[in-house]
Amino acid sequence: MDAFFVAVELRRRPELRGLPVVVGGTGRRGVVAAASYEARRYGVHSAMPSATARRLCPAAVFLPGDHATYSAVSAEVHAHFQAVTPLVEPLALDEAFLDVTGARALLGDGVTIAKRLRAAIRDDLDLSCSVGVATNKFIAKLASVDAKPRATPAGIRPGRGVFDVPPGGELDYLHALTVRRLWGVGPATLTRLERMGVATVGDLAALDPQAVIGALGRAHGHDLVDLANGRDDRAVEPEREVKSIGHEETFAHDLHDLDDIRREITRLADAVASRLRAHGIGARTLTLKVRDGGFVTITRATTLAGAVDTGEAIRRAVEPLLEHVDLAAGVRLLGVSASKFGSPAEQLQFDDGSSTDPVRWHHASRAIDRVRERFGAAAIGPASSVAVGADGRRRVRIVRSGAQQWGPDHDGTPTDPHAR
DNA sequence: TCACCAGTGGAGGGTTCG
DNA sequence: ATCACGAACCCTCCACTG
Repeated sequence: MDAFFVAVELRRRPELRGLPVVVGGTGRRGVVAAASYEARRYGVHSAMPSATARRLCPAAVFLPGDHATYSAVSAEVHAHFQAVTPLVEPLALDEAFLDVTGARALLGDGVTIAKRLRAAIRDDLDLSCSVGVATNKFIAKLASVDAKPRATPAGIRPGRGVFDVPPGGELDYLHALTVRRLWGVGPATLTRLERMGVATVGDLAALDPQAVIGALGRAHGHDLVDLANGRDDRAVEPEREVKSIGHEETFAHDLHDLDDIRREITRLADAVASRLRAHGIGARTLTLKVRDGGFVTITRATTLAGAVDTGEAIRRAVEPLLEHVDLAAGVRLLGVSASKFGSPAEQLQFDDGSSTDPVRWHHASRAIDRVRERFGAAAIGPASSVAVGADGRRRVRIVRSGAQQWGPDHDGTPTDPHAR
């Protein structure tokens, strides 16, 4: 999709069409999630700090972002994909790979399918998308970028909509591209490749594979050499299993008080546990992530004998890890994530002898899930996550998936305040 | 008893992507 | 001057095992 989040906003705010519009975090510590092409003319792009975007384009309209709506629209977009083929691999809310190998007999060649899909999404959803057509996933992805509109200070050039790399034309297309465009070449890898005299994909393809592997490591080096030569035999995988589930949050102001830090960990653990239960799984490995006031990030992990799926069990596993962390510089960000999944039932067989009974927590968690199902995520939360507000009233903050996606609010007001 | 080796899994950091 | 969030994957180091 082209500038997906912005495009969704423009459907309900048509008066903003043609203006520079930025969707993302609006606070001091926020980042840009999407920018309209008008805003991109000023150099604004996604992942850029919102403060920088404001400086580059003061006239831009900044919108906070609405993950729930984007999800809903994304489902409508994906329904159009499904109408073409069941072989759809979602890559993001607004992106997917479609394997149309089998669909071509019925619907026409790749380019024909692409044009029809674009027209259907435009007519039905009032959204614009770009399609890359190629013989493998990686080249199709590159081509889809080249199909998009492009914004320069001089103006906005419309995209081609569909960019086709025909069979046999892969290397002609690839080798002329900057190496930075390869899947897996970020800032760090680019620096290393530049030191080897590599500027284009063609330069990389001409190198001795062993030299690349020596410089970048076995797996990464091998992958890049393959890509540079147009080789990519990865299948389109409609169902990919989740390997980790986590939540992290940057605070509007750094935390210094240990009670505050513990309270936030409790909230995050509760949110992670909720999602584990929704998946019907438990996790053995729990990881605590801390970014301090100096932007230094560390992780500390622990692996349990059995898989757990309650907020209390996760909190108990993660909180002691804090002792290995120097909190003197203040805490800018906290994260809790779960991995090494297994059946959560195992935890019922273990009682560590402490006063908190795992069986009871299990039942309590089920009850929490049911309450949230009926009354929403904010309806219930751990008492230990209750903070007393400046007005003396107690406030419960619940972490909702996507609620804080692009940074804290400007004044640090809870995203989902729930005063009682 | 020691040195060495190979395999495994955990921990922690780093990189990349959207 | 400022840098989110969620996830995947890789590398290296290390402890343990035999």
